[in-house]
Amino acid sequence: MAKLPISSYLHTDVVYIARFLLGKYLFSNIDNILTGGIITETEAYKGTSDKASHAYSGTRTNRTEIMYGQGGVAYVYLCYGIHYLLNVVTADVNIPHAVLIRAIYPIIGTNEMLVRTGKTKVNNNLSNGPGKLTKALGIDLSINGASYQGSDIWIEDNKIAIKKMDIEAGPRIGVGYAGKDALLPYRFVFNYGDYIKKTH
DNA sequence: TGTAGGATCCACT
DNA sequence: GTGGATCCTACAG
Repeated sequence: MAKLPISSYLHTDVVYIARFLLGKYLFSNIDNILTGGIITETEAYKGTSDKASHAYSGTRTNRTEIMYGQGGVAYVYLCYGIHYLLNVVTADVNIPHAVLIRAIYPIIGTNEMLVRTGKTKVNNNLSNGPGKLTKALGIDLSINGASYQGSDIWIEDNKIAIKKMDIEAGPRIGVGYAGKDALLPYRFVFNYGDYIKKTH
């Protein structure tokens, strides 16, 4: 496998990238420990025009500044004062689109993931939420701004050929405050369990 | 400087 | 299925 090239992140259609990232391998190498898994859930946040986005209406703050840079870097922020959430910044400079990685299926370094999360079993429950997956992968604010071409965090391509029918689209989670934008079908789920059943 | 509210998770019923 | 934990961020004054 090979790291996704920077060009993969510069597409201007953030919804396209959100679907594209499903089934790819997300890796982190934190404290010299390799952990990773298959991306199974993403959400698209469409820059300045999307009420659910932190960059809605072009607001620039210290927190969101990274979203306005070039795509291919990580945007990590603290939610509810408790959970770190991991995003992929996409598109070119001044277009603050981002994809929230909501879930992965754990594959590599699962023992370390159990230690980090305090869980005892490796299953889909280990990293099936945006706060849980950052904890399992050891991601915190020190990763904010890191390049996906670097050695801390990256995404690799693979041989998984996902068909349209393997992807479920629906409204995003926890964005009820966003008015009609809360209804946009910008959440994408790749049902990895069903995929395995069908191909084996 | 104060305060309202949030891109969540877990324990408990 | 429901509610509390918990604290940072953004914005108003």
